[in-house]
Amino acid sequence: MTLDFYKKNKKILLAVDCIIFGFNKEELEILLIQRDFEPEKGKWSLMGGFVEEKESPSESAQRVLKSLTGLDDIYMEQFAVFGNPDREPQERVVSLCYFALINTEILSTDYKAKWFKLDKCPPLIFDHNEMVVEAHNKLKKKAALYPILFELLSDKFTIPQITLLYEAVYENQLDKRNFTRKLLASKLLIKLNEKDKENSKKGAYYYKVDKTVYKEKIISFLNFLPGWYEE
Amino acid sequence: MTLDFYKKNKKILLAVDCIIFGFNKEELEILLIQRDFEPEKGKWSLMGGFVEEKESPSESAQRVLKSLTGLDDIYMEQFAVFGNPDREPQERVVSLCYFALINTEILSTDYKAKWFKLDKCPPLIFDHNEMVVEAHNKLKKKAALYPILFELLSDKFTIPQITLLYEAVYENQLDKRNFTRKLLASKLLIKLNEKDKENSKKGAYYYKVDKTVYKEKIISFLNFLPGWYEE
DNA sequence: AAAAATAAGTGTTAATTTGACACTAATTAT
DNA sequence: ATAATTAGTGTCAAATTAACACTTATTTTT
Repeated sequence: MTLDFYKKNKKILLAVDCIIFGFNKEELEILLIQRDFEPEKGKWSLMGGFVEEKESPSESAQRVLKSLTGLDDIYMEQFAVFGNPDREPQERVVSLCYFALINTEILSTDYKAKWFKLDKCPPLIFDHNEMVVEAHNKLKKKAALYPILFELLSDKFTIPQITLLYEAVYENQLDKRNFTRKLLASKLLIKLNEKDKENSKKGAYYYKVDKTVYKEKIISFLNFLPGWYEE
Repeated sequence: MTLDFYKKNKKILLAVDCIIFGFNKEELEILLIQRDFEPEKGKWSLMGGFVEEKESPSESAQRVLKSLTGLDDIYMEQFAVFGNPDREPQERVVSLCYFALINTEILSTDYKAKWFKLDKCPPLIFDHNEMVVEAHNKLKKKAALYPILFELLSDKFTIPQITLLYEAVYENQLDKRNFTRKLLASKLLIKLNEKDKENSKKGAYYYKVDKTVYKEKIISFLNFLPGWYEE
Protein backbone atom coordinates (compact mmCIF):
# COMPACT_ATOMS: atom_id res chain seq x y z
CA MET A 1 0.00 0.00 0.00
CA THR A 2 2.76 2.40 0.88
CA LEU A 3 3.94 3.25 -2.56
CA ASP A 4 0.76 2.42 -4.42
CA PHE A 5 -0.61 5.62 -3.15
CA TYR A 6 2.00 7.58 -4.99
CA LYS A 7 2.19 5.30 -8.02
CA LYS A 8 -1.34 5.67 -9.14
CA ASN A 9 -0.80 9.40 -9.64
CA LYS A 10 0.55 10.77 -12.87
CA LYS A 11 3.76 12.66 -12.76
CA ILE A 12 4.03 15.91 -14.60
CA LEU A 13 6.76 17.89 -16.29
CA LEU A 14 7.45 20.84 -14.08
CA ALA A 15 8.99 23.95 -15.56
CA VAL A 16 10.08 27.36 -14.35
CA ASP A 17 9.71 30.45 -16.49
CA CYS A 18 11.40 33.73 -15.61
CA ILE A 19 10.26 37.21 -16.42
CA ILE A 20 13.47 39.17 -16.14
CA PHE A 21 12.99 42.89 -15.73
CA GLY A 22 15.59 45.50 -16.49
CA PHE A 23 15.62 49.28 -16.73
CA ASN A 24 17.44 51.10 -19.52
CA LYS A 25 17.31 54.53 -17.85
CA GLU A 26 14.08 55.29 -19.62
CA GLU A 27 11.92 52.26 -19.99
CA LEU A 28 11.16 48.97 -18.34
CA GLU A 29 12.41 46.04 -20.37
CA ILE A 30 12.31 42.28 -20.27
CA LEU A 31 14.87 39.77 -21.42
CA LEU A 32 13.73 37.25 -24.02
CA ILE A 33 15.35 34.48 -26.00
CA GLN A 34 14.73 33.05 -29.40
CA ARG A 35 14.08 29.35 -29.04
CA ASP A 36 16.61 27.23 -30.89
CA PHE A 37 14.73 23.98 -30.55
CA GLU A 38 11.35 22.54 -31.37
CA PRO A 39 8.56 23.05 -30.72
CA GLU A 40 8.16 26.69 -31.64
CA LYS A 41 11.78 26.98 -32.75
CA GLY A 42 12.67 30.53 -33.72
CA LYS A 43 9.92 32.14 -31.73
CA TRP A 44 10.54 34.49 -28.86
CA SER A 45 10.11 33.06 -25.42
CA LEU A 46 10.67 33.71 -21.76
CA MET A 47 13.67 32.05 -20.24
CA GLY A 48 12.67 28.77 -18.80
CA GLY A 49 13.77 25.31 -17.94
CA PHE A 50 12.65 22.18 -16.21
CA VAL A 51 12.87 21.39 -12.55
CA GLU A 52 15.49 18.71 -12.28
CA GLU A 53 15.78 15.83 -9.91
CA LYS A 54 18.06 17.26 -7.30
CA GLU A 55 16.88 20.83 -7.16
CA SER A 56 14.03 22.82 -5.68
CA PRO A 57 12.01 24.99 -8.05
CA SER A 58 13.68 28.16 -6.81
CA GLU A 59 17.05 26.55 -7.47
CA SER A 60 15.87 25.73 -10.98
CA ALA A 61 14.90 29.33 -11.52
CA GLN A 62 18.28 30.48 -10.28
CA ARG A 63 20.02 27.99 -12.54
CA VAL A 64 18.05 29.13 -15.56
CA LEU A 65 18.83 32.73 -14.77
CA LYS A 66 22.50 32.02 -14.29
CA SER A 67 22.78 29.98 -17.48
CA LEU A 68 21.30 32.80 -19.45
CA THR A 69 22.83 35.84 -17.85
CA GLY A 70 25.78 34.59 -15.87
CA LEU A 71 24.30 36.27 -12.84
CA ASP A 72 24.00 34.96 -9.32
CA ASP A 73 22.23 36.38 -6.34
CA ILE A 74 19.38 38.02 -8.15
CA TYR A 75 16.14 39.22 -6.64
CA MET A 76 13.54 36.70 -7.67
CA GLU A 77 10.04 35.87 -6.61
CA GLN A 78 7.57 33.16 -7.53
CA PHE A 79 4.33 34.90 -8.42
CA ALA A 80 2.11 32.53 -10.37
CA VAL A 81 1.51 29.01 -11.58
CA PHE A 82 0.38 28.40 -15.13
CA GLY A 83 -0.93 24.90 -15.38
CA ASN A 84 -3.84 24.45 -17.74
CA PRO A 85 -3.64 20.91 -19.05
CA ASP A 86 -3.39 22.09 -22.64
CA ARG A 87 -1.15 25.10 -22.32
CA GLU A 88 1.60 23.42 -24.32
CA PRO A 89 0.58 21.36 -27.32
CA GLN A 90 3.16 18.55 -27.18
CA GLU A 91 3.10 17.56 -23.60
CA ARG A 92 1.60 18.62 -20.36
CA VAL A 93 3.84 21.08 -18.56
CA VAL A 94 3.03 23.00 -15.40
CA SER A 95 5.03 26.18 -15.17
CA LEU A 96 6.08 28.01 -12.04
CA CYS A 97 6.55 31.68 -12.87
CA TYR A 98 9.20 33.84 -11.31
CA PHE A 99 9.97 37.45 -11.88
CA ALA A 100 13.50 38.72 -11.46
CA LEU A 101 14.99 42.19 -11.22
CA ILE A 102 18.44 42.76 -12.59
CA ASN A 103 20.71 45.67 -13.20
CA THR A 104 21.26 45.59 -16.92
CA GLU A 105 24.64 47.27 -16.69
CA ILE A 106 26.16 44.30 -14.98
CA LEU A 107 24.94 41.96 -17.67
CA SER A 108 27.47 41.04 -20.32
CA THR A 109 26.08 40.98 -23.81
CA ASP A 110 27.45 37.73 -25.20
CA TYR A 111 24.41 35.77 -24.18
CA LYS A 112 21.94 35.37 -26.95
CA ALA A 113 19.13 36.90 -25.00
CA LYS A 114 17.70 40.22 -26.09
CA TRP A 115 16.07 43.07 -24.23
CA PHE A 116 12.62 44.23 -25.30
CA LYS A 117 10.74 47.23 -24.10
CA LEU A 118 7.83 45.97 -22.09
CA ASP A 119 5.30 47.76 -24.25
CA LYS A 120 6.91 46.41 -27.40
CA CYS A 121 7.11 42.82 -26.41
CA PRO A 122 6.79 40.49 -29.43
CA PRO A 123 4.32 37.60 -29.56
CA LEU A 124 5.66 34.87 -27.33
CA ILE A 125 5.18 31.12 -27.33
CA PHE A 126 2.35 29.44 -25.47
CA ASP A 127 0.93 31.60 -22.68
CA HIS A 128 4.10 33.58 -22.08
CA ASN A 129 2.55 36.93 -23.00
CA GLU A 130 -0.01 36.42 -20.24
CA MET A 131 2.79 35.64 -17.84
CA VAL A 132 4.47 38.92 -18.71
CA VAL A 133 1.31 40.88 -18.03
CA GLU A 134 0.81 39.15 -14.70
CA ALA A 135 4.43 39.71 -13.77
CA HIS A 136 4.16 43.40 -14.46
CA ASN A 137 1.00 43.67 -12.38
CA LYS A 138 2.63 41.79 -9.56
CA LEU A 139 5.69 44.00 -9.77
CA LYS A 140 3.53 47.11 -9.44
CA LYS A 141 1.81 45.77 -6.37
CA LYS A 142 4.93 44.54 -4.70
CA ALA A 143 6.96 47.67 -5.45
CA ALA A 144 4.27 49.86 -3.92
CA LEU A 145 5.03 48.23 -0.59
CA TYR A 146 8.63 47.16 -0.76
CA PRO A 147 11.63 49.05 -2.10
CA ILE A 148 12.55 46.30 -4.52
CA LEU A 149 12.95 48.51 -7.57
CA PHE A 150 16.40 49.52 -6.40
CA GLU A 151 17.47 46.09 -7.61
CA LEU A 152 17.08 47.49 -11.12
CA LEU A 153 19.55 50.32 -10.52
CA SER A 154 23.29 50.39 -10.09
CA ASP A 155 24.87 50.70 -6.68
CA LYS A 156 24.77 54.44 -7.02
CA PHE A 157 22.01 56.36 -8.71
CA THR A 158 20.44 59.78 -8.73
CA ILE A 159 17.02 60.94 -7.65
CA PRO A 160 16.01 61.76 -11.21
CA GLN A 161 16.93 58.19 -12.18
CA ILE A 162 14.75 56.67 -9.48
CA THR A 163 11.92 58.91 -10.48
CA LEU A 164 12.18 57.81 -14.10
CA LEU A 165 12.21 54.21 -12.95
CA TYR A 166 9.01 54.55 -10.94
CA GLU A 167 7.38 56.42 -13.78
CA ALA A 168 8.30 53.58 -16.13
CA VAL A 169 7.03 50.85 -13.86
CA TYR A 170 3.73 52.58 -13.11
CA GLU A 171 3.31 54.16 -16.53
CA ASN A 172 2.47 57.43 -14.86
CA GLN A 173 3.96 60.84 -14.25
CA LEU A 174 5.03 61.59 -10.69
CA ASP A 175 5.26 64.91 -8.93
CA LYS A 176 8.99 65.37 -8.57
CA ARG A 177 8.79 67.39 -5.37
CA ASN A 178 6.45 65.09 -3.50
CA PHE A 179 8.22 61.99 -4.71
CA THR A 180 11.63 63.28 -3.68
CA ARG A 181 10.35 64.25 -0.29
CA LYS A 182 8.94 60.80 0.34
CA LEU A 183 12.04 59.10 -0.95
CA LEU A 184 14.24 61.02 1.44
CA ALA A 185 11.80 60.62 4.32
CA SER A 186 12.17 56.86 3.96
CA LYS A 187 15.70 57.13 5.35
CA LEU A 188 16.63 54.48 2.85
CA LEU A 189 19.06 56.60 0.87
CA ILE A 190 22.54 57.82 1.67
CA LYS A 191 23.70 60.89 -0.22
CA LEU A 192 27.13 60.62 -1.75
CA ASN A 193 29.59 63.43 -2.32
CA GLU A 194 29.63 62.88 -6.02
CA LYS A 195 27.55 63.99 -8.94
CA ASP A 196 26.37 62.44 -12.14
CA LYS A 197 27.26 65.02 -14.78
CA GLU A 198 26.34 62.88 -17.76
CA ASN A 199 22.72 63.68 -17.84
CA SER A 200 22.58 67.33 -16.99
CA LYS A 201 24.67 70.44 -16.83
CA LYS A 202 24.04 71.02 -13.18
CA GLY A 203 24.68 67.43 -12.25
CA ALA A 204 22.64 65.32 -9.86
CA TYR A 205 23.97 63.92 -6.62
CA TYR A 206 24.44 60.21 -6.40
CA TYR A 207 22.82 58.23 -3.63
CA LYS A 208 23.18 54.68 -2.47
CA VAL A 209 20.83 52.38 -0.58
CA ASP A 210 21.33 52.01 3.15
CA LYS A 211 21.50 48.22 3.23
CA THR A 212 20.86 47.95 6.93
CA VAL A 213 17.59 49.81 6.59
CA TYR A 214 16.70 48.10 3.33
CA LYS A 215 16.31 44.68 4.89
CA GLU A 216 13.76 45.81 7.41
CA LYS A 217 11.99 48.32 5.24
CA ILE A 218 8.60 47.28 4.06
CA ILE A 219 5.25 48.85 3.52
CA SER A 220 6.52 52.28 4.53
CA PHE A 221 6.98 52.63 0.82
CA LEU A 222 3.31 52.54 0.35
CA ASN A 223 1.70 55.54 -1.18
CA PHE A 224 4.78 56.51 -3.00
CA LEU A 225 2.38 56.52 -5.84
CA PRO A 226 -0.76 58.27 -4.83
CA GLY A 227 -3.69 56.78 -6.53
CA TRP A 228 -2.05 54.51 -9.06
CA TYR A 229 -3.90 51.50 -7.76
CA GLU A 230 -7.29 53.06 -7.98
CA GLU A 231 -7.48 53.32 -11.71
CA MET B 1 14.28 15.96 -31.81
CA THR B 2 10.84 17.29 -31.10
CA LEU B 3 9.92 15.11 -28.21
CA ASP B 4 13.39 14.22 -27.10
CA PHE B 5 13.58 17.61 -25.60
CA TYR B 6 10.79 16.82 -23.25
CA LYS B 7 11.67 13.18 -22.73
CA LYS B 8 15.03 13.69 -21.21
CA ASN B 9 13.46 15.61 -18.32
CA LYS B 10 12.16 13.84 -15.28
CA LYS B 11 8.54 14.21 -14.43
CA ILE B 12 7.56 14.98 -10.89
CA LEU B 13 4.61 14.31 -8.66
CA LEU B 14 2.80 17.58 -8.26
CA ALA B 15 0.61 18.13 -5.23
CA VAL B 16 -1.56 20.87 -3.85
CA ASP B 17 -1.86 21.53 -0.13
CA CYS B 18 -4.53 23.78 1.30
CA ILE B 19 -4.38 25.83 4.44
CA ILE B 20 -8.03 26.37 5.21
CA PHE B 21 -8.73 29.22 7.56
CA GLY B 22 -11.86 29.63 9.59
CA PHE B 23 -12.98 31.94 12.37
CA ASN B 24 -14.88 30.66 15.37
CA LYS B 25 -15.99 34.11 16.60
CA GLU B 26 -12.94 34.32 18.79
CA GLU B 27 -9.95 32.72 17.21
CA LEU B 28 -8.46 31.95 13.86
CA GLU B 29 -8.54 28.23 13.10
CA ILE B 30 -7.35 25.87 10.43
CA LEU B 31 -8.89 22.68 9.18
CA LEU B 32 -6.76 19.55 9.41
CA ILE B 33 -7.21 15.88 8.66
CA GLN B 34 -5.80 12.76 10.15
CA ARG B 35 -4.14 10.78 7.41
CA ASP B 36 -5.66 7.36 6.90
CA PHE B 37 -2.94 6.02 4.66
CA GLU B 38 0.79 5.51 4.66
CA PRO B 39 3.20 7.15 4.91
CA GLU B 40 2.62 8.98 8.16
CA LYS B 41 -0.76 7.33 8.68
CA GLY B 42 -2.56 8.69 11.71
CA LYS B 43 -0.69 11.95 11.78
CA TRP B 44 -2.31 15.30 11.30
CA SER B 45 -1.92 16.90 7.94
CA LEU B 46 -3.10 19.70 5.73
CA MET B 47 -5.63 18.80 3.12
CA GLY B 48 -3.90 17.94 -0.05
CA GLY B 49 -4.01 15.93 -3.20
CA PHE B 50 -2.24 15.44 -6.47
CA VAL B 51 -2.68 17.40 -9.62
CA GLU B 52 -4.42 15.06 -12.02
CA GLU B 53 -4.13 14.74 -15.74
CA LYS B 54 -7.03 16.83 -16.86
CA GLU B 55 -6.98 19.60 -14.32
CA SER B 56 -5.06 22.77 -13.64
CA PRO B 57 -3.47 23.14 -10.20
CA SER B 58 -6.14 25.59 -9.08
CA GLU B 59 -8.78 23.09 -10.15
CA SER B 60 -6.98 20.46 -8.10
CA ALA B 61 -7.05 22.73 -5.09
CA GLN B 62 -10.75 23.35 -5.58
CA ARG B 63 -11.40 19.65 -5.95
CA VAL B 64 -9.48 18.86 -2.76
CA LEU B 65 -11.38 21.53 -0.92
CA LYS B 66 -14.70 20.31 -2.21
CA SER B 67 -13.98 16.69 -1.41
CA LEU B 68 -13.15 17.58 2.13
CA THR B 69 -15.69 20.23 2.94
CA GLY B 70 -18.37 19.92 0.29
CA LEU B 71 -17.83 23.57 -0.50
CA ASP B 72 -17.58 25.27 -3.87
CA ASP B 73 -16.71 28.80 -4.76
CA ILE B 74 -14.27 29.44 -2.01
CA TYR B 75 -11.73 32.23 -1.82
CA MET B 76 -8.41 30.62 -2.52
CA GLU B 77 -4.97 31.84 -3.40
CA GLN B 78 -1.72 30.15 -4.33
CA PHE B 79 0.94 31.64 -2.08
CA ALA B 80 3.98 29.38 -2.06
CA VAL B 81 5.73 26.40 -3.58
CA PHE B 82 7.41 23.86 -1.37
CA GLY B 83 9.70 21.78 -3.45
CA ASN B 84 12.88 20.72 -1.74
CA PRO B 85 13.89 17.40 -3.31
CA ASP B 86 13.77 15.61 0.02
CA ARG B 87 10.71 17.16 1.60
CA GLU B 88 8.85 13.85 1.49
CA PRO B 89 10.79 10.71 2.31
CA GLN B 90 9.15 8.22 -0.04
CA GLU B 91 9.06 10.07 -3.28
CA ARG B 92 9.78 13.45 -4.65
CA VAL B 93 6.70 15.68 -4.47
CA VAL B 94 6.53 19.35 -5.26
CA SER B 95 3.66 21.01 -3.45
CA LEU B 96 1.75 24.08 -4.53
CA CYS B 97 0.32 25.77 -1.45
CA TYR B 98 -3.01 27.50 -1.37
CA PHE B 99 -4.73 29.23 1.44
CA ALA B 100 -8.50 29.33 1.58
CA LEU B 101 -10.96 31.31 3.63
CA ILE B 102 -14.24 29.74 4.57
CA ASN B 103 -17.18 30.54 6.71
CA THR B 104 -17.21 27.73 9.25
CA GLU B 105 -20.93 28.01 9.82
CA ILE B 106 -21.70 26.78 6.34
CA LEU B 107 -19.52 23.74 6.77
CA SER B 108 -21.32 20.56 7.68
CA THR B 109 -19.60 18.49 10.29
CA ASP B 110 -19.75 14.99 8.84
CA TYR B 111 -16.41 15.32 7.16
CA LYS B 112 -13.61 13.88 9.15
CA ALA B 113 -11.64 17.06 9.18
CA LYS B 114 -11.11 18.89 12.44
CA TRP B 115 -10.65 22.53 13.31
CA PHE B 116 -7.60 23.54 15.32
CA LYS B 117 -6.84 26.89 16.77
CA LEU B 118 -3.97 28.35 14.84
CA ASP B 119 -1.85 28.76 17.92
CA LYS B 120 -2.58 25.21 19.01
CA CYS B 121 -1.82 23.49 15.80
CA PRO B 122 -0.49 19.94 16.36
CA PRO B 123 2.73 18.69 14.77
CA LEU B 124 1.99 18.04 11.12
CA ILE B 125 3.57 15.76 8.56
CA PHE B 126 6.52 16.78 6.43
CA ASP B 127 6.89 20.55 6.14
CA HIS B 128 3.22 21.33 6.70
CA ASN B 129 3.82 23.34 9.86
CA GLU B 130 6.05 25.69 7.89
CA MET B 131 3.34 26.01 5.30
CA VAL B 132 0.87 27.06 7.97
CA VAL B 133 3.20 29.75 9.25
CA GLU B 134 3.80 31.08 5.77
CA ALA B 135 0.09 31.03 5.04
CA HIS B 136 -0.66 33.04 8.14
CA ASN B 137 2.00 35.60 7.23
CA LYS B 138 0.66 35.86 3.74
CA LEU B 139 -2.86 36.26 5.04
CA LYS B 140 -1.78 39.15 7.23
CA LYS B 141 -0.13 40.93 4.36
CA LYS B 142 -2.94 40.36 1.93
CA ALA B 143 -5.69 41.29 4.35
CA ALA B 144 -3.97 44.58 5.15
CA LEU B 145 -4.61 45.62 1.56
CA TYR B 146 -7.69 43.72 0.48
CA PRO B 147 -10.92 43.15 2.37
CA ILE B 148 -10.68 39.38 2.05
CA LEU B 149 -11.33 38.60 5.69
CA PHE B 150 -15.05 39.05 5.13
CA GLU B 151 -14.89 35.66 3.47
CA LEU B 152 -14.52 34.24 6.96
CA LEU B 153 -17.75 35.78 8.19
CA SER B 154 -21.39 35.03 7.46
CA ASP B 155 -23.37 37.15 5.06
CA LYS B 156 -24.35 39.37 7.92
CA PHE B 157 -22.11 40.26 10.78
CA THR B 158 -21.64 42.93 13.39
CA ILE B 159 -18.87 45.47 13.85
CA PRO B 160 -17.73 43.81 17.08
CA GLN B 161 -17.42 40.53 15.17
CA ILE B 162 -15.23 42.07 12.46
CA THR B 163 -13.11 43.68 15.11
CA LEU B 164 -12.56 40.37 16.87
CA LEU B 165 -11.66 38.79 13.55
CA TYR B 166 -8.98 41.37 12.77
CA GLU B 167 -7.66 41.09 16.28
CA ALA B 168 -7.40 37.34 15.85
CA VAL B 169 -5.64 37.50 12.50
CA TYR B 170 -3.14 40.13 13.59
CA GLU B 171 -2.80 38.90 17.17
CA ASN B 172 -3.18 42.45 18.37
CA GLN B 173 -5.67 44.67 20.13
CA LEU B 174 -7.34 47.31 18.01
CA ASP B 175 -8.78 50.66 19.05
CA LYS B 176 -12.49 50.08 18.64
CA ARG B 177 -13.29 53.68 17.82
CA ASN B 178 -10.64 54.19 15.18
CA PHE B 179 -11.23 50.80 13.64
CA THR B 180 -14.97 51.37 13.38
CA ARG B 181 -14.42 54.75 11.82
CA LYS B 182 -12.15 53.34 9.14
CA LEU B 183 -14.44 50.42 8.49
CA LEU B 184 -17.38 52.69 7.85
CA ALA B 185 -15.30 55.15 5.84
CA SER B 186 -14.47 52.34 3.44
CA LYS B 187 -18.08 52.42 2.19
CA LEU B 188 -17.86 48.68 2.00
CA LEU B 189 -20.55 47.97 4.56
CA ILE B 190 -24.29 48.29 4.40
CA LYS B 191 -26.08 48.64 7.72
CA LEU B 192 -29.08 46.37 8.17
CA ASN B 193 -32.16 47.05 10.24
CA GLU B 194 -31.57 44.11 12.47
CA LYS B 195 -29.58 43.41 15.55
CA ASP B 196 -27.61 40.51 16.88
CA LYS B 197 -28.88 40.07 20.41
CA GLU B 198 -27.04 36.87 21.13
CA ASN B 199 -23.83 38.40 22.22
CA SER B 200 -24.87 41.40 24.20
CA LYS B 201 -27.77 42.92 26.00
CA LYS B 202 -27.80 46.04 23.92
CA GLY B 203 -27.49 44.18 20.68
CA ALA B 204 -25.23 45.08 17.75
CA TYR B 205 -26.46 46.06 14.33
CA TYR B 206 -25.83 43.64 11.51
CA TYR B 207 -24.03 44.78 8.40
CA LYS B 208 -23.47 43.16 5.05
CA VAL B 209 -20.80 43.68 2.43
CA ASP B 210 -21.62 45.88 -0.54
CA LYS B 211 -20.65 43.38 -3.23
CA THR B 212 -20.40 45.97 -5.98
CA VAL B 213 -17.81 47.92 -4.03
CA TYR B 214 -16.08 44.79 -2.80
CA LYS B 215 -14.89 43.71 -6.22
CA GLU B 216 -13.07 46.97 -6.87
CA LYS B 217 -11.93 47.64 -3.38
CA ILE B 218 -8.29 47.14 -2.78
CA ILE B 219 -5.56 48.81 -0.86
CA SER B 220 -7.91 51.36 0.67
CA PHE B 221 -7.99 48.85 3.46
CA LEU B 222 -4.42 49.55 4.21
CA ASN B 223 -3.63 50.93 7.57
CA PHE B 224 -6.58 49.36 9.15
CA LEU B 225 -3.96 48.11 11.49
CA PRO B 226 -1.62 50.93 12.35
CA GLY B 227 1.81 49.64 12.92
CA TRP B 228 1.27 45.90 12.93
CA TYR B 229 3.72 45.37 10.11
CA GLU B 230 6.51 47.30 11.74
CA GLU B 231 7.07 44.98 14.63
C1' DA C 1 32.12 87.84 -20.88
C1' DA C 2 27.23 88.01 -21.11
C1' DA C 3 23.12 85.53 -22.15
C1' DA C 4 20.56 81.55 -22.92
C1' DA C 5 19.59 76.90 -22.17
C1' DT C 6 19.07 72.88 -19.37
C1' DA C 7 17.95 69.97 -15.75
C1' DA C 8 18.44 69.73 -10.41
C1' DG C 9 16.75 70.94 -6.30
C1' DT C 10 13.85 72.99 -2.99
C1' DG C 11 9.16 75.12 0.34
C1' DT C 12 4.42 76.43 1.50
C1' DT C 13 -0.13 75.79 2.41
C1' DA C 14 -4.61 73.94 2.95
C1' DA C 15 -6.99 69.66 3.41
C1' DT C 16 -7.13 65.21 5.00
C1' DT C 17 -6.00 61.50 7.86
C1' DT C 18 -4.23 59.67 11.79
C1' DG C 19 -3.95 57.98 16.59
C1' DA C 20 -4.85 58.73 21.34
C1' DC C 21 -8.20 59.19 24.41
C1' DA C 22 -13.43 58.04 27.74
C1' DC C 23 -17.95 58.64 28.12
C1' DT C 24 -23.10 57.65 26.99
C1' DA C 25 -26.79 54.44 25.35
C1' DA C 26 -29.53 50.37 25.29
C1' DT C 27 -30.88 46.41 27.25
C1' DT C 28 -31.16 42.52 30.53
C1' DA C 29 -30.65 40.42 35.00
C1' DT C 30 -30.95 41.00 39.80
C1' DA D 1 -34.79 50.48 40.92
C1' DT D 2 -30.10 49.20 40.42
C1' DA D 3 -26.30 46.93 38.60
C1' DA D 4 -24.09 44.79 34.91
C1' DT D 5 -22.78 44.35 30.23
C1' DT D 6 -21.47 45.47 25.73
C1' DA D 7 -22.52 48.84 21.66
C1' DG D 8 -21.74 52.99 19.89
C1' DT D 9 -20.05 57.49 19.42
C1' DG D 10 -16.71 62.55 19.30
C1' DT D 11 -12.71 65.60 19.88
C1' DC D 12 -8.40 67.30 19.23
C1' DA D 13 -3.66 67.75 18.22
C1' DA D 14 -0.21 65.86 15.18
C1' DA D 15 1.19 64.01 11.00
C1' DT D 16 0.65 63.32 6.28
C1' DT D 17 -0.88 64.37 1.93
C1' DA D 18 -1.36 66.56 -2.67
C1' DA D 19 -1.17 70.59 -5.32
C1' DC D 20 1.48 74.05 -6.73
C1' DA D 21 6.46 77.19 -9.34
C1' DC D 22 10.50 79.26 -8.60
C1' DT D 23 15.71 79.34 -7.83
C1' DT D 24 20.31 77.23 -8.50
C1' DA D 25 24.25 75.35 -10.77
C1' DT D 26 26.42 74.55 -14.78
C1' DT D 27 27.42 74.44 -19.75
C1' DT D 28 26.79 76.19 -24.33
C1' DT D 29 26.13 79.80 -27.36
C1' DT D 30 26.81 84.25 -29.01
